[in-house]
Amino acid sequence: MLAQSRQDLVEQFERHMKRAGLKDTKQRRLVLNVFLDSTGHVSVEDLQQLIRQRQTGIASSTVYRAVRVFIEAGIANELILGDGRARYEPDWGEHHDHLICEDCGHIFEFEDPLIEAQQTIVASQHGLKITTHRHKIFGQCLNSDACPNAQASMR
Amino acid sequence: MLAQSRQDLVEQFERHMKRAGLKDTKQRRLVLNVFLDSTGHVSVEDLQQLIRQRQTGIASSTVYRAVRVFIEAGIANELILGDGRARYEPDWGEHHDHLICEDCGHIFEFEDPLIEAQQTIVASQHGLKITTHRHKIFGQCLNSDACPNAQASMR
DNA sequence: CTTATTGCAAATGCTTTGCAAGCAA
DNA sequence: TTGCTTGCAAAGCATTTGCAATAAG
Repeated sequence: MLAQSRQDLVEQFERHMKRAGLKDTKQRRLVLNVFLDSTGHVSVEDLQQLIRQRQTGIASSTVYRAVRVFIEAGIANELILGDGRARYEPDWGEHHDHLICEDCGHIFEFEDPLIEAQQTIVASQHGLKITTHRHKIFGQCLNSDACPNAQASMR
Repeated sequence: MLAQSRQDLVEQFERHMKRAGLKDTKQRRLVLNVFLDSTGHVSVEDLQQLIRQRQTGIASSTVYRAVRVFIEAGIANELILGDGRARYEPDWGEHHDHLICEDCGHIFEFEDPLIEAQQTIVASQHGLKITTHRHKIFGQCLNSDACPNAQASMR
């Protein structure tokens, strides 16, 4: 899939809204904007925080519902990192997996063609056709300067 | 790490108990037995079910606590598959990742040396030293005979 | 006898849902 | 006007925790 521009994702969202008979509301647009402006890996709480910074407020149930719509529209991916809360990232089309420092919690993104290709082979050996995958590598930053080696470890 | 026998894991568990000053109770042993006899990928609810089949009952809080001890003892791994409940598998030493059919929920295990090696390379490119990883591939069984193509889809 | 453990119920924390009032089309 | 949305509070779920009774060492 080609890389998507912000414009593309907005249009994809609008198309989905029309197709599904959903309505274009102030709240959904606001959540969409802060989401697309975000760095990715945001939780619902993060989104609410970002919305508050814009001098407004939206009920968390509304944010949860908005995020579900984004996923159904195919413009967002849900990440289950194992710390009990889901994170979301805009789906820019380029696939990437995650490399997570257990000490500082920093999330690096990566995409490795060799791994991607090998996955397809492994799946076909088991008679499966891949729809998606989640690949998380946990480790520790070797450079302890950049990494405040003190924080609570994740999973 | 070498592959472990059941005996090895039991001994590792006993060593951990002694080291940590924990007590050897009927309940913990029972959970350990059904866990090691299981096929892996069991939830706490599954474990309780298996225990009920042996004409006994254990409070779920006890099962949760037992499983934590197994993890601390290094004889169990926790799997977060994204369906809202954690699964556990005995750590037999051989690492394996998971290939999940979204239609029937069947979990295949795999281990691919090429992928494993490549992960190490990717991590070092980002300045991380790997401690562990989780790799899940989602797809659909091509063989729809073996796969009751009707069940609720996971993530 | 001392300390960990169990079972139960209550508490958590994230996420979902029911519902009445409010808006988009 | 019609019916999707919102916000709030209540409900749901898996998991954790406080506590008194109990069992292991």
